[in-house]
Amino acid sequence: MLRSTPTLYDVAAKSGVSTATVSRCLNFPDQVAEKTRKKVMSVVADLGYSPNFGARAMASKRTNTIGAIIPTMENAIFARGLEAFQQELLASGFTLLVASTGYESNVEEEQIRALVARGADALFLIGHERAPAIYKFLEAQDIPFVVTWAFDPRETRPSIGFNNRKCMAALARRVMELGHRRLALISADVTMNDRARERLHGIHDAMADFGLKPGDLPIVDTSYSIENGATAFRQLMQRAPPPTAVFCGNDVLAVGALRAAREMGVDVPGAVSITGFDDIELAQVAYPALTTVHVPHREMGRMAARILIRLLQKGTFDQSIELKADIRMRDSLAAPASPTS
Amino acid sequence: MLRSTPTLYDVAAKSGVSTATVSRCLNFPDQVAEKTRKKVMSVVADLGYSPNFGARAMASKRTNTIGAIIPTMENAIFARGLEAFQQELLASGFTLLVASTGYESNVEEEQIRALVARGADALFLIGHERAPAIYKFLEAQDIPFVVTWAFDPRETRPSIGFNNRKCMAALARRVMELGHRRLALISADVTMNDRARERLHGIHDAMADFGLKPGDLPIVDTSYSIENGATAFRQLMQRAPPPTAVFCGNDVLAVGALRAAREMGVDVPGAVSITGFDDIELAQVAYPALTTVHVPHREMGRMAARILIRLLQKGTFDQSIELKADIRMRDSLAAPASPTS
DNA sequence: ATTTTAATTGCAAGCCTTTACATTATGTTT
DNA sequence: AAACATAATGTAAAGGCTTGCAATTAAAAT
Repeated sequence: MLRSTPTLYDVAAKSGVSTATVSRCLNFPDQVAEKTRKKVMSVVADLGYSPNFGARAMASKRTNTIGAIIPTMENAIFARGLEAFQQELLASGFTLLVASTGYESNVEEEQIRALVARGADALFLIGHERAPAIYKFLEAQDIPFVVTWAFDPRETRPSIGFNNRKCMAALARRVMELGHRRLALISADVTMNDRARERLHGIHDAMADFGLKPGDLPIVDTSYSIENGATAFRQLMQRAPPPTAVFCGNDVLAVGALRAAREMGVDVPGAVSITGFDDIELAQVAYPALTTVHVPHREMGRMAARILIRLLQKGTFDQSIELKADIRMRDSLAAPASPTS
Repeated sequence: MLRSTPTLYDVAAKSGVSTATVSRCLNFPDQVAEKTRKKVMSVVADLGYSPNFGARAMASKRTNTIGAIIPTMENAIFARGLEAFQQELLASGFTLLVASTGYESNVEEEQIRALVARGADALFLIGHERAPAIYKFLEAQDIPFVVTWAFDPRETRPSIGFNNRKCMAALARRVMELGHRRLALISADVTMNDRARERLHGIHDAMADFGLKPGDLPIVDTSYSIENGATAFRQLMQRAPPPTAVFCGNDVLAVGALRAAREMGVDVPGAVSITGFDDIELAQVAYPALTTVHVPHREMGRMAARILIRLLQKGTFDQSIELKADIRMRDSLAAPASPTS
């Protein structure tokens, strides 16, 4: 015979105080005399009381829940960023709601609405680019958010991230300084993906410095997976002449490219150099170890949490923060066998 | 001048119907005449209305939110299981709350209580072992849950997973069939971690078949990280004589062991074989590719979602489900150079 | 001992939806 | 055209907690 779950009234009755006092014991323990508090808390434990979330949310107008919408947890870079984010939230008493989009912008829109409807007090988003209607919706609902994974000086909304364009440009310059001129890129579709697009622009920027034109960069568009990275690499290597350096939009693609190279008997970095982006564990463990751009996922997650908490508590944020994402030189990048132009 | 976010009353007033009708438009559209529905929906869009979650939760007594408590998202195996879980939830209109524990059982307890307090209708848990008080709490709160990552015929609670003991025993038998007798294990602390403990028991089971005693298996306890795997491996290889096969509690440790072996100039699998558990991407990408046990994370996540949804909707579950976790033979395991006893 | 100040506690309104039940409109059958 | 069945809509209560304000009690000051 299961009697219904205990309420604040049950606790109040059993401990001989008012519901207000019980509520304060739970939310502002130092406003209650120690003796009272102890009594109440023991009753709470005794009854196995847990506050009713709906009632609490309704009365206090917040849920202490923050939503994160990411492309996928299958890519460790997001999973790890999220882990850091949630740990920081935990420390401040917030809980994390998670949704993933599979890199689909319409799914992202659904998920944003879903998390808001689910009571998210604030939102963690990845990248700036999304339909204006979504930003309007967030404003109408008065939901603070922070954009991560991208720092773009042209954007004004609260964000924390690194400059995708600048970082990729820096990497591309290193590649060209080593003598590479026949370049290629394996990238995700850049439509509705500002990170991928900025990375592409970064390569173009660097190419311009070396007298190359955007058209000199063959590109294979594909979605992020090891398998697709391998396929795309094979495709690129069939060109005549083949590229001497292949940029990859992220480490997952790059690891696929590495695998394909091994399978094809193409020496890396002897015959072709390969670079990634993210610096997940895969990059260090891959053979040869992958030259890539290290994304400061942990700090990004942590600071994103702080920004949101501040936004919720004070209603202000100082300014968008740019983090450094530095290049990790490893074994998959070296000078081409015989410099070509 | 920000007027407060619109409520059901605003929508009702503006569309000239009662709140009940608006509510039905949102929740049971086919109970409302098409004309009315269209009118109401346009007002909803117009006002940017989104139902207040707390009020909804309170009135309907559910949140359509399911909580998952995992050790860490930094290990891809959990992140991926979670991704599958959340996708399945999404398809049924549920949202995912996530908390991680860092493998700390007291943190896990906190997180379980926190997610329940945050309105989780049901819970996704990993492993059976936790303080009895927690199970009592869940019962008192009438929160259904499913235990994943472990199938143990002795346990009666709803669960979906694989038999950690049996799987590890199978792997250990393969290792011994190849001739290995000097074994060692790098494992997480088995206290409050039934998966790790069962895996250890599995090795013991297999050893018994080959006339070895538990004492014949040196163990290094360490927490899961590549770095720790490397350190533990170095420690084990200092024994005289060194082991010819090193089991690792998961792939992350195993990859660390592989790295240490390479750094020490120890040939794998020539001088020593190394095995993992989980079969995350790391295992395939590592060099040499890692022999490991493939954990059916995707199916586990998906089915866990189905079990919970059914538990919520019908209040019943058929029976715990055992999934297969098969061995993936790759390059890090081979017969020892000269069979030893 | 009396007054003043501060710390505790209690009262009760209000938060916004859902939903059982009642009512009205619409359609069908005879 | 009346009687009945069904669909659509409205009414209003309930749900459990927080919090501004008021009342009470304890501590400090005189």
